[in-house]
Amino acid sequence: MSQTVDRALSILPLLAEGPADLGTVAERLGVHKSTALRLLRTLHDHGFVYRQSDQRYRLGARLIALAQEAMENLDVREIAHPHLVRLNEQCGHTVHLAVYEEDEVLYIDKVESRYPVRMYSRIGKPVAITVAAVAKLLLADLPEHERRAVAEKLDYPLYTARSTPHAEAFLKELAKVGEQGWASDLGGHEESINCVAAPVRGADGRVVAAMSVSAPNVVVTADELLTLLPLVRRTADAISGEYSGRTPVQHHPAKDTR
Amino acid sequence: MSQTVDRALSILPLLAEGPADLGTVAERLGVHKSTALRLLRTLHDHGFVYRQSDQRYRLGARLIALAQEAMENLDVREIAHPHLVRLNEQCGHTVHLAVYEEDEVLYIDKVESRYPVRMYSRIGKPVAITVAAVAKLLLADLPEHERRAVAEKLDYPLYTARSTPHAEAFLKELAKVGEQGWASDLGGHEESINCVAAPVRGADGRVVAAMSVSAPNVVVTADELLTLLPLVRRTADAISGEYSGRTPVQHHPAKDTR
DNA sequence: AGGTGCGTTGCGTTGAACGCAACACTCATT
DNA sequence: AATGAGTGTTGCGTTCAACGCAACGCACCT
Repeated sequence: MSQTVDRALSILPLLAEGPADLGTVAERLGVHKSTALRLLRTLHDHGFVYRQSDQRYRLGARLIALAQEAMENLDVREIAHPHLVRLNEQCGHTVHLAVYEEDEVLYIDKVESRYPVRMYSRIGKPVAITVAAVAKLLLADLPEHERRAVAEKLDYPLYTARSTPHAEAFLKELAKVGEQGWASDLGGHEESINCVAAPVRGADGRVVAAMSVSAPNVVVTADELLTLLPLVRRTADAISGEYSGRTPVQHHPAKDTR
Repeated sequence: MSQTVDRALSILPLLAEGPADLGTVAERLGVHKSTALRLLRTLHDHGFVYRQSDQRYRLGARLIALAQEAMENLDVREIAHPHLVRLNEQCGHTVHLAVYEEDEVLYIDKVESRYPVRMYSRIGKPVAITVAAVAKLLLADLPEHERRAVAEKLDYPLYTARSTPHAEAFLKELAKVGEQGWASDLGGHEESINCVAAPVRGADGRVVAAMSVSAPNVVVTADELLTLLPLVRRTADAISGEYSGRTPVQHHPAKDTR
C-alpha cells in the first residue's frame, strides 16, 4: 500500500538470504542506488540492518530482539511451556508448540528430546505446512473457504514418498484430522521421523495452537509413538483449559502477569 | 532519513510492548489515523504485523522467522555451538554466547544449566550491558574513542550494590578486562548470580563474540566458579581458532552446513 | 595517470504520502 | 428504535517528501 515502506520492508527478506552490498540491493529492488541507500539508512537507524566491516549490509540485532519480544507476547506459549516440559519428562521425545498465522505455521516453542538422536527444527522456523501434524490441525480448523483457499495456494513439495502430493489429498486429510481431533505425520517430512499432535483450543473452541511429539524410527516405531497419543491429547487439553481460563491455574502464586 | 519508513519502523517497537489498536498507534506516532492505517497495512502485507481477532495489531510471524534467519547467518554461532554444549557437559552450568552490535550486546546462543536452579535469560534478549561479563569483554575491545562514546551514552541502573555505578567506573573496569583478557560479573546483575567470561577472537585479533558461564551462589560460590576460568578460556580459544580458520575443523563429516 | 567499481551528495521534478472530513459499523444507553 | 460514542475505513485535493539523475569522492588496480 505504501510504496516507500513496501520497498524498505522488501529489503529485509532479501538480506535474510545473506549479506548484500548497496548495488545488489538496489538492483533486486529495481530502484536507483540513491533510493536504496536512503532506505537502508533508515533501516540502519532503527537497527534492523547492520553494516558489517566490509560495508555490506545484513540483518541487524534489533530484529532479533523484537522477535524475542513478539514471542514473549504470545501468551499461549507462556502457559504451554511448563506442560511441554512435563510431557518431555514423561516421554523423553522432542515436543513442539506451533501456531498458524497468515499462510504460515511456525514453531513457537520446543523442548529437546532426551535421546541422543535429535531432529532438526528451530523455534521461529516455518513448518513444512503440507505434511507436519501440527500444521494439519491448525489448518483443519480454518473456516471452510479459507482452508480451501490456503490449500490451493500452497506448494506440495515431495519430501518423501509419503508427503501430501496435492491440494486434493491435503483437504481430505484436513477433513479427517478435523474429525478425529488429532493428527499424525508418519514419515511425510523426513523418511524416518514420525509425529503425533493434538490441538490447543481457546474458550470459543477454536484451535489457537497445536503441539506435537516427534521421534525418529530408530528410537521408537510409529506404532509405539501412537501409544503416546492419549498423553499428548491430555496435555493439549490441560493447556486448553488453562488458556481459556477454565482451569484456575494452580501453580505458584509468585507467577507474575507481565 | 526517510520519513515514511521511519514512521513505519517506529510502529514495531511500539507493538512489541503489547497489542495496540489503530487509534493508539496513530497517537503514539503523532500522525493521523488514516496515515497509521496505511502504514500498518503495508506492515501487515509483509507479515511483520498481525491483526488479531479483536482487531488490534501485534507483531507478526514473519518477524520471528526473519530473526531466525538472521541468527543462522551469524557464523560464529554455528561454529561455537558444539563448543558451548561440550563446555556445558563439562561444568553443568548455563553457557552463553553474545555479540556486540551498535550499542547493544545480545545473547545469540545459550545452553541451559543442568542444575535445577536456572537463571533467567533468553536468546535475543539484550544483555545488561553495564554489568554483564560478556558485555565488558565486547566493549573493552572497541576503539578507544568509540568505547568512551558508548560508555557515556549508557544508563547505569543499580541492579545490585555491586552494579557498575557510572561511566567512570565502567571505563576503568573495561581497561582492566581488556588487559587481563577475561571478565567476571560477581552479583552485579542479580545478587546471587556470578559469571566468568572469555572472548572469541577473529583472525585479526578483534573480539567478535564473548562466551560466559553463569551460576547462582546456591550451586557454586564465586571462588569455585572462578576455578572454571581456564576451561572457559580454553573453550573460547578453541572457538577463536576455528572461527579464524586456524584450526581445520575436525568433527564428523556428516555435519551438514545448512 | 588513467581506469574501474564502489558508495555518497545535491538538486529539480513529480507523484506518493499526507491530513481532512465524510462515512460505515458495532456496541451501549435511553 | 433512536441516539450517541467509539471504532476502523474511504476518497480526495494539496503539498512535501521520496524519487532518479548526474556529478562527485574515494579506494584499489594496472
